[in-house]
Amino acid sequence: MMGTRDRLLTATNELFRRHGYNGTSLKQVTAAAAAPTGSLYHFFPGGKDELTLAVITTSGETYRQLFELIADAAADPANAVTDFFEAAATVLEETDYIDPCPIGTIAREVASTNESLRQGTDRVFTSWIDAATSRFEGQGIPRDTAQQLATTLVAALEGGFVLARAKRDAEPLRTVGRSMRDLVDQAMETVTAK
Amino acid sequence: MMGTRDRLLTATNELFRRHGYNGTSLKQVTAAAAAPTGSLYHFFPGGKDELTLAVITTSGETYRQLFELIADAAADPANAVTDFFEAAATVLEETDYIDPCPIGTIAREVASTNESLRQGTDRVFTSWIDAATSRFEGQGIPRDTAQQLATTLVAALEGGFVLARAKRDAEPLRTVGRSMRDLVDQAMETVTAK
DNA sequence: GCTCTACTAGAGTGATCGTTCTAGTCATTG
DNA sequence: CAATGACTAGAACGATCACTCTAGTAGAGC
Repeated sequence: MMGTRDRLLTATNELFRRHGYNGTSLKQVTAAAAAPTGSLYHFFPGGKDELTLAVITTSGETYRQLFELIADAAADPANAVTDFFEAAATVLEETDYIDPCPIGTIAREVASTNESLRQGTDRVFTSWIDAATSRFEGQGIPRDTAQQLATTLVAALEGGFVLARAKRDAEPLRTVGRSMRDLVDQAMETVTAK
Repeated sequence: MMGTRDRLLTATNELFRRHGYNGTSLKQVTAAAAAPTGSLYHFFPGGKDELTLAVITTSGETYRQLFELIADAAADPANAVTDFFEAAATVLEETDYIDPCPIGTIAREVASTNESLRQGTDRVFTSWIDAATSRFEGQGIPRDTAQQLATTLVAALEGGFVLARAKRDAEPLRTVGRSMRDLVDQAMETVTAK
């Protein structure tokens, strides 16, 4: 069985994906994790803020690793992109349209009210954009173009989650993925043309 | 002076843009609108849900009109897109990075917990996508391509809000706007080539 | 000038929020 | 075996939540 700290983390992650940051109470968290309140404040003395920051950081890192994994497995950058959006769409369908990513929701909820959490979400997005930028640069795409592409990719992914969840249909995510492939193809053309 | 109903609507809209749906209390709303609780329930007997749905619907319509306005004023579809993202970026900077759009946040907060609000957000996104699709079709872009482009545009916009607010910097929004212009140019090329 | 409806006004409801606190269990270490 | 630190356990706190309720004001229509 998972340790109490990990149970708290995964329970919070899932609750955030369903109800967001403000919509999730610590009572729900302790109930879902089968942990007493005392344990929560033992592992996260800073309370909800510290717990949330831990969820943002760890799940941000998990997604970055997942991205690298998919990128490694793909035949080329364009396929990596489609694969990633396809994977996200499948997760969405298989989980009754729970948000695949808690971070985007939290980011918008706390950006104006909680500076440390805002910075936490920013660090995660930046790490994703940096990871994707490196990949594209490795394919010969110039730094500027690679960065623009990576930023757009992350934005389109987060935006795709919004649309797909509102629609209760993963189609927008796949549609957006197709556009992202077009964008990557376009960028790769200028490289191979050299 | 604005009527009480309108004051409630605009106050709620702004509070949602700062703190989201679950982060906004009705006490904050009545205080900001300088309206008593009784008036809130007089105009919105359904309480917070009905008020929220009204905010979603009215501000969704406002944004659709704004899009049409900018599209009308622009020289061509590509410029319309850049203008729209530029306008969003400017609003963000001038409002201390308050969310330009309350709907995306609400959509993710309530998608799994409030069916009528989820449908409300879906209707708004669909109306935006339909409006953009019509524009692109009017330029000779085939329906399928136009729909894909419009969906990607809305997703990229919402995702751009997430990144820009997390970063407290409008740059990601402008960067994403540039990619969207590339995408529109790409689609227009196949049209004029005919 | 009376009546009726629209609206204002805010105190009060029970429920739930994040957090604190005290008490206790249990394995490890001297 | 005594003692220490890590962790469990949940009752209790004041604050705040969405919402209800009663009372009162004001303007329109007759």
